[in-house]
Amino acid sequence: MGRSPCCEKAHTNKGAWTKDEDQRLINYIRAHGEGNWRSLPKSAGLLRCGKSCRLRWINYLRPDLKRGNFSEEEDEIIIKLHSLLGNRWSLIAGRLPGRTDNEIKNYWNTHIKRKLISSGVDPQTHRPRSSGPPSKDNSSSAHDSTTTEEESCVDLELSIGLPSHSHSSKYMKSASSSSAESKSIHDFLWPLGF
DNA sequence: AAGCAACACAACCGCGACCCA
DNA sequence: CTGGGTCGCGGTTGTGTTGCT
Repeated sequence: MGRSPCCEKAHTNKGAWTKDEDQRLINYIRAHGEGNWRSLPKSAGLLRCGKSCRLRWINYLRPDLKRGNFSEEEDEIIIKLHSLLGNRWSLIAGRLPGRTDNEIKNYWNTHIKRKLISSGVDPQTHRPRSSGPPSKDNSSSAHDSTTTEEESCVDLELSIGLPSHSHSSKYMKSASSSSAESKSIHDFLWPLGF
């Protein structure tokens, strides 16, 4: 449909940010606050697309970011939240102060996913992986009589009306921006300490 | 020491939702 | 009500780093 590009690509830098660009962005946001990303680059004297500025600020420059390795506790929280929320990284990030959705997404894809797979757990369903090819009917997956934590999470998820994460991730966008659902998730997670 | 592969993470892209004239 | 502009999100890619042979 010819959606107009978010910025004039011919006049924008791409790739890694320089220290000077970082500093300009920090200075500008300190002075004027976040928001209006579209016009920010011009106002701040940056040859960057607004989206790029927003991403850089949120994922790297924000003063409240907690850099460094994820703790074991954070690992567990991410796994639990992922089992409940699926790939809604922004919601998961909202439960981990100082962490960003991008950071969590990367961490999930590079560390946790592998960790779960190596321990025999399907990272998408959080259920034990069967040795054969993945079947569509995962009710038949190898379950013993013990109730796993993942299982109880899924039960809880169903009980609070969250959509199954086997659905397309696209639905999540509306869900993540739905304040009503966010609230219900919040209400659900809060007592659990999230 | 050099070459290669695997890993880690920053950044980009495209899409859908939201907002407002 | 509608359409354009903007924002935010998740998926994906690109590149630097580290480890291994």
